[in-house]
Amino acid sequence: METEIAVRKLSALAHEGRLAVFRALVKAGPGGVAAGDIARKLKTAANTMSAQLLMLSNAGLIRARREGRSIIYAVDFEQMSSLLLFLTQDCCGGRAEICAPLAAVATSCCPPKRKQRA
Amino acid sequence: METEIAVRKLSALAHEGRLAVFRALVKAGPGGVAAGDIARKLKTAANTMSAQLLMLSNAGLIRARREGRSIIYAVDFEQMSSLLLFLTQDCCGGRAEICAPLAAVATSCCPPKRKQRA
DNA sequence: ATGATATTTCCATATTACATGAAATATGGA
DNA sequence: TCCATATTTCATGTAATATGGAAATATCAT
Repeated sequence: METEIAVRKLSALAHEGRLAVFRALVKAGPGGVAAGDIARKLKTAANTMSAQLLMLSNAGLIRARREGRSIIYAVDFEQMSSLLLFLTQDCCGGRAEICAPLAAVATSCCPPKRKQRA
Repeated sequence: METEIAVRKLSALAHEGRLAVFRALVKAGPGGVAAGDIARKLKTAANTMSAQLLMLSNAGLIRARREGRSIIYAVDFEQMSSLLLFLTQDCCGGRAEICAPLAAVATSCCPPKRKQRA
């Protein structure tokens, strides 16, 4: 991951409301949640929620799909994992074996395309 | 970790310069690096670097200690781990066993107080 | 087509963050 | 004490971002 992209992801998360949205989506898992449902759950105005979802989406942290009149948002777990990897990369002066496993575990979380574990 | 504190950490990281500083310190490990050395390495003015280190420090991501005329900064790996844990908490709708191990691995990285692994 | 639901876009304003030059503080050596 | 090194603090102009009301767009049902 490039630094600029990581900064965009971190900026998207560096906001009380958006962080709450992201965490709610992390909890929800790959199935995702409709924009309106998140807005109601977090007691946020629809337009505000839309802006927050847009920013998370532009950062690549979440993805949107239409389903009827609703738009369902779900975390892009691969992107999330690569961000965590980026933050922990080369941890402790090259002794990657100490910290790198973090990345592997992250990657194994809710894989969107490859084989599931449980 | 509380949301407000996580936002402060993420805000501190959501900046090209500060993210570079943080990653350099992650690479350096618990030993840390002097403020001036980081500034030279990243070709940043001393006062700018000072502001960046202050913000990372206020967020709790790094710690400072004086050593002669230099001030050495090092990542607070426990704080870093708890941030990663916060982001991945309750991942995938309660099926924590899928994602929670991430936290355990993160915690095992460069423990500042408990027993070292390698 | 009309109305209801779901979400987004537009816009104005208020707030906050950023970079930089210059000065201040702290430490150690002669 | 005087000077050099190391880092921080201060002040300021500029730029980025947040918020919320109102309007626009898209979908579905009647």
